[in-house]
Amino acid sequence: MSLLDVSLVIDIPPFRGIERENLAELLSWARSERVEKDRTIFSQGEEAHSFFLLLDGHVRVVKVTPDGDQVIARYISSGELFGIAQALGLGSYPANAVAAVDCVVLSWPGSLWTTITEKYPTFATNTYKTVGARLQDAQDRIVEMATERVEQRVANAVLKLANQTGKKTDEGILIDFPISRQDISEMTGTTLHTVSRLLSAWENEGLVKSRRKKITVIEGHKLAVIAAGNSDK
Amino acid sequence: MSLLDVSLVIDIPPFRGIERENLAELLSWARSERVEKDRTIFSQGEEAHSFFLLLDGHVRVVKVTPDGDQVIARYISSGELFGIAQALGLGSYPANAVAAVDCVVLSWPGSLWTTITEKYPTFATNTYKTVGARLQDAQDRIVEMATERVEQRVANAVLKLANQTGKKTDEGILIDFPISRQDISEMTGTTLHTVSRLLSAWENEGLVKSRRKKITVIEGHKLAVIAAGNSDK
DNA sequence: CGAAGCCTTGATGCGCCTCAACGTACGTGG
DNA sequence: CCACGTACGTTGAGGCGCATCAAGGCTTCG
Repeated sequence: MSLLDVSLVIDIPPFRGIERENLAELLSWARSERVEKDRTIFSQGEEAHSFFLLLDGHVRVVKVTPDGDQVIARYISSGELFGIAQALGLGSYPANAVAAVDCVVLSWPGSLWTTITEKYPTFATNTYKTVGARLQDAQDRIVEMATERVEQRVANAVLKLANQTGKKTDEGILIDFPISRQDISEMTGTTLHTVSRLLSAWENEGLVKSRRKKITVIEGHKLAVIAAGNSDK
Repeated sequence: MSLLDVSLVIDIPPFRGIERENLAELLSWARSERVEKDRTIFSQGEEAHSFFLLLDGHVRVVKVTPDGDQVIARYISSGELFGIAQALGLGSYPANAVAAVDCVVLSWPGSLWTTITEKYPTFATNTYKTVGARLQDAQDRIVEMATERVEQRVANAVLKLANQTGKKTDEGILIDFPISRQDISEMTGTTLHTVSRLLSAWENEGLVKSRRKKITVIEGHKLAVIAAGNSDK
């Protein structure tokens, strides 16, 4: 654990609006940790001992079914809270969190949750907005799964990733962490085969460019047309 | 608007733990309203002027897609809060709310949200637990849609409805509000045709009994087996 | 008593999963 | 640094689950 400087977090959404000296106090309670790629940060079902802030990197949140199927609930980008079981009144984590790349993570003991939210209502408000946004997001995904075809859902997923974490390159927008066909299939409820076929087709049409675990979006608006379902019919 | 007695709400989860006199104050701010069956309580996209508590009845929360498809997000039972856009930091309702039967609804102006949550932290805590539970629920549904077949999802939906709102009769557990094949298809992402076929098949095997807009679960455990995916293979 | 809404049941087709096989990039140890 | 093993990706063939299309029967209510 290293020394933490307030400047690290002062511009991060969940902490916006909190006084400098209070931030210092908050940070003094936190533990900072480097997590290397593919390491598990917490596991589904495990007692929720801590909650987390991602300082740097990307984290994959994955649900596992009794018979071993995996579903990716979301990707966490730097600056986001995660593993906030306490905010939801849960005693254990509802999913696995895995580092998609090398990460830097802050963590607080779960027992501090009420202390912190009571002392810093701004933090509480910010957090509940996050939870609200995620609920929204989940509902939208349900609608998507219920009404759209695989092609649209995959297009949508790729677009969202590009918008959320995209890095502009000279070719287009690159999703800046390693992501496999399988990962995308687990985000969209399909198989890696179907994703592979779609990406191949899109690459032929010049909409995307992809290499192993890398995807670059070239013609975002055309992808958006597919996502909206106006592919042809 | 009628006079409201504290005894009406004192045992309702969101208000549990609040003093009698405080409850009286809360109620004095609320408006009570009868809503007849099929009436819309609020609409998707509409500015979130109020939040609601269902005192009696059942409310259907429905999302509508741009091209007119409907997806049922959830059914609200009496004693539950709904339309709490404020808690999620939303300016407008994300779905339609429709009375599934004649209902009694309390409503508070959205502008009171912060006042109330600040003055009654118990209420805030209870509410955020509700939101947390709904997020959980939504995530589970995503996993379900991604990994299970239609038959399992429909079995699951019927079971959940029976557990949530079931009334014991001499034949079995009756879902105690009118629900059509179409409704169930909109909960599970399928078509009314498929739901009809499934219910017919189950009725032949004695698992359920159904009439127009009525469903009685007879052999719940057998339905649970189907929901778990061990129908045969 | 008629019309509208709900339900049932068959026939048909297609989207996508499944199974299978092979190609290709990566990283690890000899 | 090259060779090999492993993980990832591609592509084809086949089949099944479920949507779609179609038509008719049954309740409920005005």
